[in-house]
Amino acid sequence: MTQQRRVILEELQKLDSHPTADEVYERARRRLPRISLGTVYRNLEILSECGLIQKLELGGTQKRFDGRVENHCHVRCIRCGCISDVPMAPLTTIENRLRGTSDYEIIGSRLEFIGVCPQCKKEH
Amino acid sequence: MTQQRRVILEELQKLDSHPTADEVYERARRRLPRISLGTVYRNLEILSECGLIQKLELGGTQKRFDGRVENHCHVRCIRCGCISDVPMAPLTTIENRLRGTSDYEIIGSRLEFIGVCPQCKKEH
DNA sequence: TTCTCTTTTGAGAATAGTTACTAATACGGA
DNA sequence: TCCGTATTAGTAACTATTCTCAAAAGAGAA
Repeated sequence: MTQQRRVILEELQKLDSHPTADEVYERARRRLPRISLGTVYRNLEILSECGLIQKLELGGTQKRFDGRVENHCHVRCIRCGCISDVPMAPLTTIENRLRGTSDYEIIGSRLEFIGVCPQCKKEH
Repeated sequence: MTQQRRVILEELQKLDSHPTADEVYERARRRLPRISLGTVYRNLEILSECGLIQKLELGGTQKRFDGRVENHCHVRCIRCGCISDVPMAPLTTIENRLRGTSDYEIIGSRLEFIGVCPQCKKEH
């Protein structure tokens, strides 16, 4: 656990905004001005493999990262692209239903809602 | 509706394999050897705006395209990356439940299952 | 058909996000 | 402390996609 890795983890856990890799990079740079973007990518990958953070491969062009690891869903704003958590029971019911009818071995699911966030609704 | 656009649409509707843009390009090239990759991307974009095809922005690095436009979900194989359809009622119930509790204006949802396809299971 | 205007094309350059490479540095255990 | 491994910063390379632009193809009017 290097200094860089610790800072990346801490900054991510501090936020609930599901930042992209370069947003994490900007924040980490305030504390470690010489950190490189490659280090941020590498450590985000390692931390998500260890299960300390979550890598979100949802719609949009960039990956996002989440300091919360419990199973939960997200809403993406179609206008500004921001992402929020949705407090909701996991989809185990649906997954189990699928297990009965599909030839696939079902491991999990990924559910994302699309909408307009309160801020963008206001500005309409 | 140019020759190129028609061929791209036909090839996509012929398949149920949710091809990536370069897979569509390969197929279109068999019928129009001089077609360019840019043309394929441009037309896939236009066709999905018209609602003639569906653009899938699911997990993974590449976008995929679907000749079926009805609302349905997908399973992605975690090993080989292939994608299949899941016959399943749309998530309107869940979406409506969320409409009551979220500040977002909910427009839709995107549900993807993760699993292992029959082929990969066999090869284990 | 022919003329004109708009759209689309092919080819290649440009871009964005991410990953890989490498020499130098930091870390951790004996 | 020394030594071997892991990690770093910096940069180059890569991949998927989008953009640019001159040339070609359509589409509609005469």
